[in-house]
Amino acid sequence: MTRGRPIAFSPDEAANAAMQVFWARGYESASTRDLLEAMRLSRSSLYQAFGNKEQLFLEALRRYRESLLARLERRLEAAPSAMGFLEMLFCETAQEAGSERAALGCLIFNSASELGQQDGLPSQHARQSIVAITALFQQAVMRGQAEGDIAPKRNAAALASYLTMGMAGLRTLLKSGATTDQASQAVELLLDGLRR
Amino acid sequence: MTRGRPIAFSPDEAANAAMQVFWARGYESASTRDLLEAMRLSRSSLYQAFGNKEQLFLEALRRYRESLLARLERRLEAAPSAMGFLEMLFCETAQEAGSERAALGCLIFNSASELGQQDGLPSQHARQSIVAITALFQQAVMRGQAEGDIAPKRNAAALASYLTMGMAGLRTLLKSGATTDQASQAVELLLDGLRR
DNA sequence: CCATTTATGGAACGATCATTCCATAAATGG
DNA sequence: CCATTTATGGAATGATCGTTCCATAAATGG
Repeated sequence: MTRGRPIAFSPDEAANAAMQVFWARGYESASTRDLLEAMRLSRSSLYQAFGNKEQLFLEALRRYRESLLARLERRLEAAPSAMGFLEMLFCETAQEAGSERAALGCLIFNSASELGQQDGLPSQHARQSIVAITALFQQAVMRGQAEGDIAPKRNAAALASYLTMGMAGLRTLLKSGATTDQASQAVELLLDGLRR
Repeated sequence: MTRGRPIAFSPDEAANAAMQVFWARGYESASTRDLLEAMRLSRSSLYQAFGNKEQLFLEALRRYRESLLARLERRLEAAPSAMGFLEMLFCETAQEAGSERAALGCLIFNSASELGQQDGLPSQHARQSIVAITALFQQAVMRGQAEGDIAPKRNAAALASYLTMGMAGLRTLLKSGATTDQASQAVELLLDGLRR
């Protein structure tokens, strides 16, 4: 059925390489040269396989979001308690302070900050990804409330927004060079807000 | 003493116009065309008066920072209580949800997010501006502790980082289209963290 | 092996980027 | 009014942007 020369690269690996570039440089600042070099393919192949820069970004963001959410859902499910999951997540992130990983931040929050309330699909998808993160936090909060670790009187949606705000702020702190102490102390206070 | 033709524009107004452009579009995405149009002067005059784009940005960021800090210090000083000042600040910001003002965000947090841990002066100055904001928060926290409104046992520096994290996160929430309810609920929980 | 189909490398395009330069306009002090 | 100084408008520069196009290489099914 398939005719002609088959592609010589892995679309999967190429998309992941593109994701790394957008993650490190941002949507607009990532040039096609950067992308081609990281993806190790020619201009023709990029446009043939991924359409254009915008579509490539959407694919990269989609992969990042789905990979992140899948990992978080898996960890939440496997965690002895939802509160423990949240503690682990935020404390581990705070521990990244000073590292290259911390300087990268999170592709979703990075993109939301860069693209703001623009009209195009990249901005819309970034914002929708934040909604998805908040939904996952709300799941965790509700389970934590059922388990008795999280204040049951509080509105779960409000606590979820609070956590998204906290993670977004934590990412900004880390990007702007906060120390491990600063980040982990801030996270400790944030997590205290769940208990009472 | 001064000889020759005097400049036909107000350097002060021109710098403020440039600040608006960097605020709305970001450092890299703000083109010299955007800047010239907003500042209403010719290329020659821009380079003559401000050096280049980087120096113009540094001047814009400096103005934004000093104006913001001066306003906040004034409001803190005038406030009946430091806790009241913080409540007012965060609640007012949350109320911006959905507005054009919310979509702009804060030039300092925007720049810190865009420029991350880069080597150049723009990045360094953005990060230093966040340090200055945290210092102001710490002042407010210490006064709030003295006034009995803020948990006296807590480390003031830790609470200050917590507030900077909160404001950074709140700005991200607002940029990504959070509703007034989401933002103000998250802020309420954040402020509760100061009391206990 | 051949005709067909598809991928590939690289040149080329037009647009825009930040910056420089120069001829000219305009205001000055004397 | 003149010589001098500075600001101004706009053209020019070289680089880079995202994208398109085309000739060629490579693999296919028959």
